[in-house]
Amino acid sequence: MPELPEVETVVRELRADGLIGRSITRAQAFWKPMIAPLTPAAFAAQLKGRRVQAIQRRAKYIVITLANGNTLLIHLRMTGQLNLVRKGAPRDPHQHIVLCLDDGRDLRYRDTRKFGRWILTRAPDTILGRLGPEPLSEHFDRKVFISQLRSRRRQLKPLLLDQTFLAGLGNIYADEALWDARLHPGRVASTLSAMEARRLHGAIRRVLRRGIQNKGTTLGSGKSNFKRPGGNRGQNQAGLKVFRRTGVPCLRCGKSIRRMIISQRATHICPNCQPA
DNA sequence: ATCGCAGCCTGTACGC
DNA sequence: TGCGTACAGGCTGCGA
Repeated sequence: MPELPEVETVVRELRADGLIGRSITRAQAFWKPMIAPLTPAAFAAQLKGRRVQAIQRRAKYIVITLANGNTLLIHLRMTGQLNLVRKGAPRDPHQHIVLCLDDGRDLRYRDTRKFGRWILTRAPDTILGRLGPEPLSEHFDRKVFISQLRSRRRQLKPLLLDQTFLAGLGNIYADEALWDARLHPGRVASTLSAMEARRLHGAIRRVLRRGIQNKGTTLGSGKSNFKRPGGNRGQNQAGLKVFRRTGVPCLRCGKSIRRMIISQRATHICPNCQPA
């Protein structure tokens, strides 16, 4: 569920809500695999008394720098959410981690499917360094991207979802970017013309920027869907052009949007705008 | 290098 | 209403 725009939205809201500078007065973890290899006792001991120095995003990780030199990497995977609530609020059964803050609030981690991970480490680059470039960074060079793209013999869809190739795209924004660039997701990257690769570079940045502007995508109304820390929904679903719009006329040409499976993932295209 | 599959979990949507 | 099945926005580890 959360991709780059959703994670960026969470990070911005946590900052805006004054999480930086707060100290953790108590930490509890109720689902062990989520914090492994730490035990809940070690997790609690390491976090207690620590002050939050910075909150950033790298790829789909929330990166929380603590004042003692430790870094907390939080990955939301499919259904993870961070909830900022008052300390006394009853604990939702899906809230598996609770950080009590020194201002009377709790930062809680809610995750129905329990796929998310919290990693406490002194060497975050061991993990973050393996990730591909940030598509919205000023260092995301168009020429470099074009040549890397055209050097690969994979289909575009799985390549764009590969976090070591490019950081932050997930199933929604990959489909949206490919529609925007008018490229079929099954195209082999090395067959792209320079012009097509250039279109994709622009499209990726465009759909991600729009996603952030709209504060993320919240599909449907289930409690597992993306929520901002304050509990609000994202608004980007209204701006989606193909994702889960099977059978709806293409906004560019009017042809019916089709759903297919590419590398085991639901994939949505306009068969007219995105020829094989 | 690349592909396909199972596994990690729970909730929801849909057909009968 | 109840039951069974398929599917879900991510990622990892394995064998081929």
